[in-house]
Amino acid sequence: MILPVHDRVRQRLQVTLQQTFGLDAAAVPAVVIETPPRRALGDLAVPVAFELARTLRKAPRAIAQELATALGPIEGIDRVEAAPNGYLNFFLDRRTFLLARLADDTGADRSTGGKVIVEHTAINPNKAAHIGHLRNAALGDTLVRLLRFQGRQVEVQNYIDDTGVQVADVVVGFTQLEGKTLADVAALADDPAVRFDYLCWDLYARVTEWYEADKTRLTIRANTMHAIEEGGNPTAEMGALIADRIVRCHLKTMARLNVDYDLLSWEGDILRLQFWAKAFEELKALGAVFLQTEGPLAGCWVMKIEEADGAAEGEEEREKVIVRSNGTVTYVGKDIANQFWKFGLLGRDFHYRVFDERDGRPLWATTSTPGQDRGLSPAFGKAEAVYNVIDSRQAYLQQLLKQSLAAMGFPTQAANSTHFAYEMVALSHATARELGYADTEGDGKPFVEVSGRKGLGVKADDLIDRLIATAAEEVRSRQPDLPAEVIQATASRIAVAAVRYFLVKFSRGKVIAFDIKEALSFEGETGPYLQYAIVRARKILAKLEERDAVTAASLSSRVATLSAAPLSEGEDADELWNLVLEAARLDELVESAVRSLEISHVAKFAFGLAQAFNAFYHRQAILKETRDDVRLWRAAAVHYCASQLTRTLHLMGCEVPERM
RNA sequence: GCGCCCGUAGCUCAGUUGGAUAGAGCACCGGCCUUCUAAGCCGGUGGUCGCAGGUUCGAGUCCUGCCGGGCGCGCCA
Repeated sequence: MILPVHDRVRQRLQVTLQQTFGLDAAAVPAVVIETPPRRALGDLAVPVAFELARTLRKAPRAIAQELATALGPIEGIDRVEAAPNGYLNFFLDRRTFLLARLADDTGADRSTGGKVIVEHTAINPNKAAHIGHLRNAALGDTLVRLLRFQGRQVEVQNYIDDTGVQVADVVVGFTQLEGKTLADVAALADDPAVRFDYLCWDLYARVTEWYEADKTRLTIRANTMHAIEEGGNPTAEMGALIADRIVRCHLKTMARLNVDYDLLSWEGDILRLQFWAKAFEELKALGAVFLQTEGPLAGCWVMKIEEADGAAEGEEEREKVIVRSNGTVTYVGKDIANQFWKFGLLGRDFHYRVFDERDGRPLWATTSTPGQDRGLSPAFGKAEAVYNVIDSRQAYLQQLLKQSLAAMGFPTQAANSTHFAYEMVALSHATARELGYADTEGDGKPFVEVSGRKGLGVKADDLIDRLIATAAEEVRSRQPDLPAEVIQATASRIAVAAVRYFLVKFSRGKVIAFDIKEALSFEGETGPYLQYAIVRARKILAKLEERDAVTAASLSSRVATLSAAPLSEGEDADELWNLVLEAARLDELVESAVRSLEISHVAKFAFGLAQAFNAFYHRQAILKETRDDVRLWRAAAVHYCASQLTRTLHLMGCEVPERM
């Protein structure tokens, strides 16, 4: 919670500490405000007495007691208690607090700071998206929403590696294995009866086997890749066609999950516009990369890699090849150039074109051909901070990006260059078995790694389809009177919440051993559980409006004229109050999630709040409550709680159905 | 070999920049639908927080060393 009352408590404590204990302003420790483990202990907890115990040579408990009596009244604080163990606990003025929160419900404009770029998704455009890609997109998209919630201006980029080996492999598949021409592939890609990304998924796996059967075939891959990089030939055209159509498939899949982008940046454009050449000049001039003249890397342009923590002497410094001895640039070079561009440090820009439209808004993409944007494209790049959402296997290379920024004399940008790292999604043995992959348990590994190359994995659309089908059955059994299209729309929202919540509820450092049975569950700690709590809350408020003409908007003025006893006296009041205070913690949790890049904090907060609401729901009736003050204070709390929970679900890209 | 990550209940995981009695979901057992939707609620079983030291008023959390597991470390991307 980041509220004015916190500042007042901090300020008063600073002053009181100086006056009561004769401390210098410098000797007063920063006042930390925590949330007590149980509401009965207090609403805010300050452990400052522990820190002072040593300097003051007094027991924490004595210090806390002295402070409690010396503090005097604070606006918004009802009373202060010194806990026996030394905590100083504050109890808020409940009535004032809730009324203020209800008034603040509109969501004020609070834009701060410069532009932030978040790059996420970045799936190789040669096959269907799988469950591992969804973790990336769910984390990235939620980060975007959290930053925007905090008032930051965010630009969302999706990097498309259209010139890499992966697209080349599918081109090889179509030409060598299938004997298809460019026109054949175009016909397939644009045939609405064909799931082109699924077709490529299988073809890609077959090509991998085909190479393995005869390693000399790898020459074909290399030649294909070179042809694609060079451009202006049928092979490159086929590669471009495949990448374009697969990206469109990916965008559709992501749109199902409410994931959206501002700009697609194509690797091919980085090459064609010679971004690397520009970055290379500067890196050379500064000596950050140099031509190695001896050893196995002779003839390569390399960058020295800093060993963490100052390498001990005698230890060899590692060198990373940036430009090969044949003059071609490695992908590291392209990434460096792109990172420089994101910060506006490259001195060059892309051209832009409209790639697609959704809801009438253009989705922009980079291009190397000028004059396509009709002067309408916004200013991309030039960010103050950059988040690259990529799994932790890429940590090494992301470290290189930071390092090259620092080496170029941009320490601020290096510091603002963040690798949002997370662990991969694997498959549980049970799920691998269900997918028809036999004897995965033989190797003794705790899970089965997803492999696009082998075609081993759960495709994103298959998962979403199954979730929707399962959800539709559930909805139909509970709400048989709903029209079919409403059931479908409801099931779709439930499915999205189920999958998105599932992907963000784990902390990012944890490998998810994806289990289909677990992911298909709608009970317990799941997205649908959260939605259900809100649906129930809204139903109460709707009936209250229908029966008593009490609207959500009028609640706060109604309640302001009533006794606040239902909010402050008795066990029911404590539970009600706990709900309000818990709901008010959203800002604090968003702050924590962004600071630590732990999206799971927001997920856990939502779940805890929904749990608190459900318990309250069962214990304290509203519609049949006859006392006006009790009924309306409860309704006000429910309204606030539901709106905070709804907001939290939106931050995770989930919507709430009318009924479920 | 070096680097990063993980190890908490039968299983899957939380544990808020060190703080109050280590929590939740699933599974299992027992209750609760004439009462705002049972996708729910209430109660119960279940823990040497991998091991050993250290720092601290206080350690699941920080430090060191082990043990076990995962992932990186290419003139592939």
